[in-house]
Amino acid sequence: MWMPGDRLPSRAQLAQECGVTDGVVRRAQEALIAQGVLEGRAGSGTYVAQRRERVRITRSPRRERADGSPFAADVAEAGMRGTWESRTDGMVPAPPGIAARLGIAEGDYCVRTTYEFLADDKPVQISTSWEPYDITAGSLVMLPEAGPLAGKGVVRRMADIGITVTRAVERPEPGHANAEEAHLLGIQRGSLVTRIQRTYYSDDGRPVETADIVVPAGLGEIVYEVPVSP
Amino acid sequence: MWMPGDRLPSRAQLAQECGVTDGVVRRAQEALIAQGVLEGRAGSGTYVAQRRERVRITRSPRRERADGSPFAADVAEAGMRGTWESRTDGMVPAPPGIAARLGIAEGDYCVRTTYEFLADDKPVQISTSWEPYDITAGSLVMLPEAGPLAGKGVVRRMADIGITVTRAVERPEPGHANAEEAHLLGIQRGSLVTRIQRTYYSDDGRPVETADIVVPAGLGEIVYEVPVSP
DNA sequence: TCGAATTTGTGCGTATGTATC
DNA sequence: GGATACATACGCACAAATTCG
Repeated sequence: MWMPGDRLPSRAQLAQECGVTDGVVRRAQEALIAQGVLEGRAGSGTYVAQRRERVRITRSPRRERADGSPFAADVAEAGMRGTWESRTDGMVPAPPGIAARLGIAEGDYCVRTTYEFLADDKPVQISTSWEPYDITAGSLVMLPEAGPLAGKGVVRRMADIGITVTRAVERPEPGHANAEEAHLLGIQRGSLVTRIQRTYYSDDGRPVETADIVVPAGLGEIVYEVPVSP
Repeated sequence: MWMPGDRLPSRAQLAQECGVTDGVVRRAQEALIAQGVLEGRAGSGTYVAQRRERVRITRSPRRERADGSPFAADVAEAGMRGTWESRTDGMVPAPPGIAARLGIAEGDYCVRTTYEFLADDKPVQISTSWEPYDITAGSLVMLPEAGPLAGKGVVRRMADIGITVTRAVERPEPGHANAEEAHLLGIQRGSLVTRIQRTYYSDDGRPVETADIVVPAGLGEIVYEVPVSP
């Protein structure tokens, strides 16, 4: 009957047709919006949500070893084109939580980079990455998204300055999208998201990068592949 | 002022004190309940939630290789005592989603086991495990929680019948606790949870077990350790 | 360009159901 | 069984955003 992209009749109209108040219609729509079936646009109307294919985001030893960007590989497997926009701030004092994760003192300088990852030009995930300033200071890879190794990923960049990254630790947490995240990701405020705290460690056990990653449940499917050694 | 376990004044009382209606108090309490700060008990009152330590649930090649129960190891690291209750149904027809994950036909028989995992006798996670009936039929390890290898984990049990498990694939998804999950886990309905679809594969690529695991955000901290091979 | 009409979003208040003591 | 307290559903008013003449 209604197709993706169609606009539904207004709440007042639906309420009159069904013989209920507009409050009932609103709550019914809210439930469907939370499930991702409908999409509300303030001042405009309520629409049938576009069906978007979820991008499978894979974490495995194999994927980490790959040479290019892990995200680009994920999107390519879905037959789409992966791109991203980024902004780097060179010397930002570490907030408490980040400092603890990086094993540095609060206020120590970091290189902070914010990302917005796109699949076929539509946002799929956002992230904020932090690296201790003193690790990359003065090297060609200090700015993650500039220079010859731009977009090659943390592992490859660190290797270039003689640091061997041996493991990543990821901590996924469920949550709801706040207003800013909803705006950046083009989703509804309050939608289900997974927030991942990821930290890369070098072979001597030192944290060399940590990131906060936000993946909306409706846009990404997170897959961890854990090998079982005999 | 108020300590964990204390009962707050009733909504009507708080409403009168603050000069608002009880609806306002209710919504304020709902927000705090969602954050796990308060706990509402129908017919009884609203209480300050007990502070519960989160159990770190680790997934890594090292942990999978361990001989005992992975859960027991997780809980032991937190200095607590890990136990579990289980119930096994011997011949259950596979529902569509499970059949797809196990690579069998819909309706093929499975061994289904439901678990409730406890740390110091308090629930931490629940799960439902499915194994194709024909894999373990007639062997000593057909019932996961009976016999000599009870509680030793899927990898060890499969090894006993000559099946080498080489990898686990986990897919964590954010969600809200339904009424049944909330009851089993002793949490509030609608609380944030992570639902994990886990599947174990043998060396020939065949799925040998799949499980739906529910971890409340307030009770468990899920950690994936991904090695980065050079 | 601006303002009025329309539509969704947010907050509040009330009534009823249900569990507990 | 009655009183009390939380849970759920409903209705209403206003604010914010959008649209369009």
